[in-house]
Amino acid sequence: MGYRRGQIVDRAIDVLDEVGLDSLSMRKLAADLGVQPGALYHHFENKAALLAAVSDEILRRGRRPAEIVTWDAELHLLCVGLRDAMRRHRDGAALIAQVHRFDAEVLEQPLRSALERGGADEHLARVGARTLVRFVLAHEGDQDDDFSLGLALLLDGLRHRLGSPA
Amino acid sequence: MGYRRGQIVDRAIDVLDEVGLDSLSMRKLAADLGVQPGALYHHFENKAALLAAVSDEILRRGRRPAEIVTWDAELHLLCVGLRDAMRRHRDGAALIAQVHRFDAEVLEQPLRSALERGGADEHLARVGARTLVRFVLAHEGDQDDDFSLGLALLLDGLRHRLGSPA
DNA sequence: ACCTGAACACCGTTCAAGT
DNA sequence: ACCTGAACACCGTTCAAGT
Repeated sequence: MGYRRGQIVDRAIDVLDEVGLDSLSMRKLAADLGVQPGALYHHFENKAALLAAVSDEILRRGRRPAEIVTWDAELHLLCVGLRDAMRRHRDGAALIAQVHRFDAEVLEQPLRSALERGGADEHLARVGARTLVRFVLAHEGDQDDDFSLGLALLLDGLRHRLGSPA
Repeated sequence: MGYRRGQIVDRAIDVLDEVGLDSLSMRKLAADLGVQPGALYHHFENKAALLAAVSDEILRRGRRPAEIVTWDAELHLLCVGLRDAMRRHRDGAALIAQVHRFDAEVLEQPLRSALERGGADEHLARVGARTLVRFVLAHEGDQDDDFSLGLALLLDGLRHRLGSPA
């Protein structure tokens, strides 16, 4: 069980881009693959698992090498990187938000590290990371300058707490 | 057309609390009302319109009289009020977020007024209001102290921009 | 390991027709 | 004004059986 998984995920991403998240059904995907709906359940336990794999792949494709910068510049890079990754596909933000609705650990962890490097205690690092991730997920549709200002607002708040120069 | 609308919305809220947003279907609601599914379409154009009416009613029930306070205290009150309203019902935040996904004007307007009273220009008021609303919607499940810290972060950022005492 | 065929238990929505 | 009855075009999921 497994070598077709990758192909199915790739195709699911294509279908997503064509029809959007609401119309990405197991049946439509199966038809697109030239296969019966039930066949997909040989590779994924259910639709949620399939969507989780799609989300992973979208994030993996968007991953870029770490750079050596200050903690707040790193936060900025991580947020912009996440925004870019999800904007590469139709309904990308909605999909990623849905998949990570009850556990965004994977998304938050890199941000938390950067915050701790900046001197944040455990609580501030956790809340700061979560707030930033949700900010990015929620502002998919915004103009770039709206996004920038909102992000700057949050980073100002964090710098203020961490006693950095404004 | 109309006098039953209110009763249908009230019942929909009860069903929401019982079964959650994912299981709140037109068919289940109709069954609960002792009516055929098609009958609901005499009162609402579609499911989205029904959910919008449910969201409105939840927000209406949560509305509290305005108090005379500083602009940042008002922002705090508005955010906490929104949080409380949506937490009174199962999946309240998910419902309100879904309904206002492409137009959160109603939710943002009071916050924008408060920000403008605090001296924000049009851009900052718009982005600040939007960021705060989405923050509240995204943090339904959080502990109160996580919510408080995240909100404080944002308010710090806004005070910083508006030159208030930290 | 992978897929078919066929079913089960659901959806949202429409619409002629009834009261 | 409000509702029924019945249909249409979909869903996700399961599972014996085939290769």
